[in-house]
Amino acid sequence: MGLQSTIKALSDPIRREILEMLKVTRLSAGEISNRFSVSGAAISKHLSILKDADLIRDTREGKYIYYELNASVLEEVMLWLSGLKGEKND
Amino acid sequence: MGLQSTIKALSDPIRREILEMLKVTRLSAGEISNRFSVSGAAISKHLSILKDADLIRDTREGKYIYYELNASVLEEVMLWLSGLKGEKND
DNA sequence: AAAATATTTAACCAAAAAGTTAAATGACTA
DNA sequence: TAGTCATTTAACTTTTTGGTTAAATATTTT
Repeated sequence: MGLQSTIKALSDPIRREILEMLKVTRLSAGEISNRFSVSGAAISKHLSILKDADLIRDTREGKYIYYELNASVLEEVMLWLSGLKGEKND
Repeated sequence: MGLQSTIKALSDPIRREILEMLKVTRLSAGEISNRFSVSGAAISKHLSILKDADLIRDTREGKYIYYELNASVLEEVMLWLSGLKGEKND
């Protein structure tokens, strides 16, 4: 975890799009997968990268696994960026 | 350019460290290179990635090429992150 | 219990990224 | 102008990343 894994996770456009989808509502792996032209296995790997970075959380509900956004870890990124911009973070 | 190349550029720890160095003061390629254990050629490539992303600017001064931070492009990243966090960006 | 559905994991492949050394370029210096 | 210093570019290698298909796992349905 930490800044490195967060930024790394954010550096792929598919993963960013997944996060944007999850900003609106929680979705199952299949629902997420449907919206992309890559295989379900590929999406599953993206999800596990996002999960390792703690950017998303999952909960199994029967046959489905639902994913939801955890935006809290973005705070660290924002702080780092602000620091670089020379802003006062009070 | 754009969000993708900015975040990609930020996703490498050496490049982030270079940006932090340049936050303090402008430095020549050699001065930057000195502080890392990789070759000068490798650092030169990192610099060109940062430059392509417009995160840094360079000016030749005689024998040296000086690099300086251009933090303005970070704004776009901040906005994207804020959006994801569901903040009102006024 | 067997079949079907949702999702992940394994094994593998191709393309991209990051490193190396050596050669090229640009500008100063003796 | 020949030599040296600073830096980049070229050619190449290794590692990482993102994709694929097939097999495994978990759960529900029939």
